[in-house]
Formats: sequence, structure tokens, C-alpha cells
Amino acid sequence: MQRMTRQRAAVVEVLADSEEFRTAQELHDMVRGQGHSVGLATVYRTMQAMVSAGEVDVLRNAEGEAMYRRCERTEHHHHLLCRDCGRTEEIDAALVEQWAESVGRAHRFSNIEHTAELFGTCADCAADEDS
Amino acid sequence: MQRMTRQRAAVVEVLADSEEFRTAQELHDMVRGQGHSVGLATVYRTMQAMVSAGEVDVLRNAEGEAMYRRCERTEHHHHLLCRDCGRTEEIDAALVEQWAESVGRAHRFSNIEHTAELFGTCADCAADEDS
DNA sequence: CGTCGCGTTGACAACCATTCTCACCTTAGT
DNA sequence: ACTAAGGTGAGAATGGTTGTCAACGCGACG
Repeated sequence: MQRMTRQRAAVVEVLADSEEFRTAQELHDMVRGQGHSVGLATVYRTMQAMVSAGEVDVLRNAEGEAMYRRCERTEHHHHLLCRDCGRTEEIDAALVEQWAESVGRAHRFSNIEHTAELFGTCADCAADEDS
Repeated sequence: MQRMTRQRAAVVEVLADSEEFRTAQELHDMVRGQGHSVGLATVYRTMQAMVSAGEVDVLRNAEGEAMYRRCERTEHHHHLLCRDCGRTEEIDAALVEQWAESVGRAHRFSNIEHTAELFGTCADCAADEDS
């Protein structure tokens, strides 16, 4: 049974308000910034639960830290992140899915999974750099 | 200046003999298993150097640990890993490169980088599971 | 409403990959 | 060989993440 606790509600709310991928530590800070008191371990536990429930996406940044984000669409999709401001665009890429499948088949691998993320500099940040 | 030391040679050799992606710790064990004495920190340092020299590929496994591998081709490419035996196939995917570029352009992101790895069960391991 | 069972929590320790420190060692150029 | 500068190792430090366990609080049920 999954209970709705004060802490979980606080974490979910912060996550819902955030457009971008956040580390567990950032979420923790944000929750505390809103006056709630929530333990770091609880943030991690909540994220694990939501990830395995498919309600949240995880990805690892270049340093290997886990980052979480509540996505609009629940189906499988990919992301395009701005490496400066963290802005995130969701991308569905039937092309990549097909590619993964066909490459797997060509090498006689079964049960194919894949990761694919894009990183770049968004138009706004590129403009800022010029100035 | 880059010097060739006993330790570095040992690490490079082990890496050359290995077809699969290995964590720094695994490489360390393998080197010591061959009778050489090399510090773990040195393995990490050597890997960093080789990665930034483009001689070695890194990727992060699901747990976020860095894994290293010496690849045949030096150009940018992707991998298909067997999640059971670790076997690795190199894949060049012009398709994915184009996809990354065009998606980036469509969202007006510049300086696009991407990650894309495939995981599956190879034919041999699939056969083993049946038995 | 009150009780009770069990999922949940939090403070803190434990873990573990990775990096840093720093005194000592080795390579490479001459 | 001589020496400067890069390289090394043991261990400590770092930092993200997970485990521990007693105390807590949802919510089902009466």
C-alpha cells in the first residue's frame, strides 16, 4: 500500500513545479526552502518509488549523479537538455526506437533497451554567451 | 609530456586484452592478478588521460559507475552491450548522428552532443537462459 | 472517534566510487 | 649519469547513495 504523507506530498509538489531535471539533493534543498522538513533519505526513497512506478524519469548527468524529472508524457521518450540552464525538451523519437530494434535484431540480441539523450546549448543561453 | 611507465603499460595491456567494458576497479584487480602492483588511483588517472586523449571510451552503467574500453575505431560510435556477459559490439550510426543534429536544430539548440547506448541479451546468453 | 498494524520517516552511520594529498620514485632529455 | 618534471601509492577526504532502527503517523476497521 502506498500512503500519502506530508513528506511525500512536499516532494511531489516541488517536483511538479520544476520543469528541469533535478538531483535528489536539489530537491531536498527546494523542499526545505519551502519550509517543510524532509529527510534526504526520504527524498531518495520517494524518487525510487516514483521511478519504479514510472511516474518519474531518471537520467545520469556527466558526473554520474542521478537526476529526476516528472515528465508530461508517460510513454517512453527522450530528452534534449540545455547544458547551461538545464532547460529540457521532451522528444519522442520513433526513429531511434526503430534503429535500436533493427540494430539489435541484426546482431541477434533480444530484449533490447536503450538510452539516448541529447545535450546542447539552447538559443537563450547561446545569446547570453555572446554578450 | 606523457611518459610510459611500468604501471601505465600494465593497465594499457590489460585493457587491450579485454573485449568488454570494465570498471576501474575491475581493471585494478586484473592488473594485480597478473602480478603487477599498481595503485587504484593510478588506474583512474590513466583512464582519465586515455579518455581525454580519445584512446578509450567511457560509459556509465545503470549504477552510474564509469566503465572503460579500448575501441577499434577512434571515430565517434555507439555500443550494443549484452547485459549478461558484457559482450560488446561497436555500432556506427549515421542515423543517430543525423537525428541528433536535426532535433537540435529544430529546437534551436547549438553545439549538440549525445549519448546513445543499446543493451540487450546476446544470442548465446539467450540460449543459456533457456536451458 | 479510538485503536492498532504496518508502511514511513529521520538522524546518522555505512558504503563505495572517485579524487586529493604529498612525499618519494622514475622517465626522458641532455 | 644528472636532473627537472611528471608519475606513483597509501591513505585520507569527498560526495552521492543506501542501510539501520527506533519512533511516528496514515488509514482501515470497529
